Amino acid sequence: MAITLEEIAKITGFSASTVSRVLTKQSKKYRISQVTEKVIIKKAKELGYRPNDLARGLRLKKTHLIGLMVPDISNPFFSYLTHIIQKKVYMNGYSLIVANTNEDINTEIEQLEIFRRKGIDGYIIMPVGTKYEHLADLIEHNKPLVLLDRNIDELNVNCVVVDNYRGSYEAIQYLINAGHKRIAIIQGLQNTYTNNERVLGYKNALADNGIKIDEELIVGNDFRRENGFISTKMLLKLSNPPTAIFTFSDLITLGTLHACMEEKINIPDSLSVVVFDDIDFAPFLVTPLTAVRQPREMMGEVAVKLLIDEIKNKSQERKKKIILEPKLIIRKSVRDMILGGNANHLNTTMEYHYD
Amino acid sequence: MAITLEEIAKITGFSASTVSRVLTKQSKKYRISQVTEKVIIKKAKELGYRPNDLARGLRLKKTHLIGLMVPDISNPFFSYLTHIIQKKVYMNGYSLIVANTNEDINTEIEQLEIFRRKGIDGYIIMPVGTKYEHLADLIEHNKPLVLLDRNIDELNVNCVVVDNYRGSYEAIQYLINAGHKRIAIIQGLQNTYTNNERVLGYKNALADNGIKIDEELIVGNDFRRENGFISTKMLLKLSNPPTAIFTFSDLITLGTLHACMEEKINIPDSLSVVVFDDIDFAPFLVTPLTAVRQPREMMGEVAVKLLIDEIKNKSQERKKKIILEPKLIIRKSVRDMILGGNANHLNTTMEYHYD
DNA sequence: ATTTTATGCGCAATCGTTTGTGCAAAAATT
DNA sequence: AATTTTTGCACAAACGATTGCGCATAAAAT
Repeated sequence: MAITLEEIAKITGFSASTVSRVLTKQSKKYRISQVTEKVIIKKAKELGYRPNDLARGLRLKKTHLIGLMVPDISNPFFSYLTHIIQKKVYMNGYSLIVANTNEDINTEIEQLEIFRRKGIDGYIIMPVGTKYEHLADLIEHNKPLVLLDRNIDELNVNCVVVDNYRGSYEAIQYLINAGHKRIAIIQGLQNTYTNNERVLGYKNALADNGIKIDEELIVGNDFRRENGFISTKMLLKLSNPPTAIFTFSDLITLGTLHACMEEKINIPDSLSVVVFDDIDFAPFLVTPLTAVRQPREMMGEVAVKLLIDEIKNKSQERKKKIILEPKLIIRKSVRDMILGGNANHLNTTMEYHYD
Repeated sequence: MAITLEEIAKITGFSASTVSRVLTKQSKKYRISQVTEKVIIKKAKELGYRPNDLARGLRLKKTHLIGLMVPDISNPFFSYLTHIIQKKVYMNGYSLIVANTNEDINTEIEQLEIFRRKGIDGYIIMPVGTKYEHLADLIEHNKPLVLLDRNIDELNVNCVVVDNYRGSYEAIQYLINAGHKRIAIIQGLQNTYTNNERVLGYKNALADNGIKIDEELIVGNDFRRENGFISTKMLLKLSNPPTAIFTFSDLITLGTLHACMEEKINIPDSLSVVVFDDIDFAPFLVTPLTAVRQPREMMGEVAVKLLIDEIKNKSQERKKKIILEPKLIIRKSVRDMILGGNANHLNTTMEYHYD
């Protein structure tokens, strides 16, 4: 159907190899005369020649395809990352294949299998959990790979994450400084890297401040909206409910807000809220939310850079672990339990920021 | 590197063709004995054979790749569509390549060119504008294509859009019913299908109600946040400012809210706002926004279904144009200029909805 | 016992590129 | 005029899979 090298060869009277060399700009290297070059280029344009990347990929073992695996593209945080990655990848001459694992390890494995059949040049993966044989196999076969947002310690691999532990710790510290003692968290999917780090940050912050950990206040099981909704309702119904909630994703936050609205809970008067992941709309909400903001564009950009480097540099002595810092954005969703009123005058040890 | 048919053939003592036939489940058709079948399958599993889709695609002229072109993935509306499409495409055994055109026609053309080299089986495109030679060429070459969100009338092509004209018309009618006469719109990118339809709905609604069109109140030039911000500021500074603003995208809305906050404009007391595209956070904003909601999942699902049908059915006598209906979600961002107070008791001719 | 039919599988071409090697003819050198 | 060098290009193999055709051998039919 489409026009091939062979056809151009027939028409111009040269061989396919000559046509190929001309069109891949290797005329000098292979001593093709300028006249021939002109003729071939002209004809190729005229016929609208378009190289077949399948054939090329087969021969060259390069597809200029990058595979991205994200847990949930409908989550604004991930979709924003996807956006950045798409942009950067394209700027480097690659195209992006995206897969959604839906936070399911089997889907992740299956999708990776499909990716590998396609001869993808490099992978950016935000792994679901802690199972990693499929990833280890990828590494063994020397496929360029960078882990994003979530690391797997056992793997010697390039990765870029944010300091989830610190983000969580500081958020909790901020709440404690505001006089809160009963602080709940609504977790995301357990046994993911991010979740583990955030839980740890929470626990250590409490411990360091001499507050006993109440397992009743640790709820939730995935990063979705419904989880936020249900978990918040449960927390509110506790005999001794929390005075503050720390949510682990923007989608969870949505559910929490929804639940608070239904229960006619005023934030921060009746309940303080701090959220992980800053949302574009956060400043315009009934109560502007105090949030841990992750450096999203930086994450995406660095991940792509690392990957492209690895693709080009095949050597890659040692893998790099990039850890980026989050930022606590203080707005108006935390109540000062000591002085009363809003706690947005309080500071943290973290670089902070108002807007 | 990876294990091939040929290697399995060598090891088992059969030919590559036999191995191929077994592994593609054509043993009966080609009368391969069950013993042979067993042996080959066992060995293939053992060696972790993974077919090379490049070679297969080259031979079969099928890649199981779907190409998606979106104007701006960071826009929640589009990222949600992307999510749905990814899911559906995967359920049908395809993988998704996504390109971001950035609302730039040249990028669209360039990206399409790249897609075509990759032997993609079908395309879902949300075109930037009204230039369509590259799309016409795609159709001429019988490549399965569906246009999404934005149609191009000149093209005989499958498409799924929502009735933007009606969505806009009804939103404006609602504002008029609430007593508004100076109604501004903040447009998106001009000469896109959606924008044209929405502007037309606006103008006709005004005309049908005997309100003169004031060009001063038609502002804006793209779907982004900055546009919303700047355009709102401009509108507010008019000597005779509007009493209501209709924004054309969720990102524009963000900018409008931002501007209103800076200018200390209360919604709806000082300014009524209706927005196109419903936002997850809309109910929780300082003022819950009255919005035209588009049936996003339906759009994505129908688009994929149409495409897969076209891929399978190559015949395709006549193309289908699917028009979905939007819904006006009435919340609290419109003031009743006649009775005062909120206009959320008012009805429209459209199917309406509270939440 | 011969012919026919069925069974089981391999050969080789093909998809569209790229690239190492080699061979004429032209140009330069002696 | 004979030899060497340079110029310009073609041949063919390779990448990994699929598939029409055909060829043995075995089983069935006569």
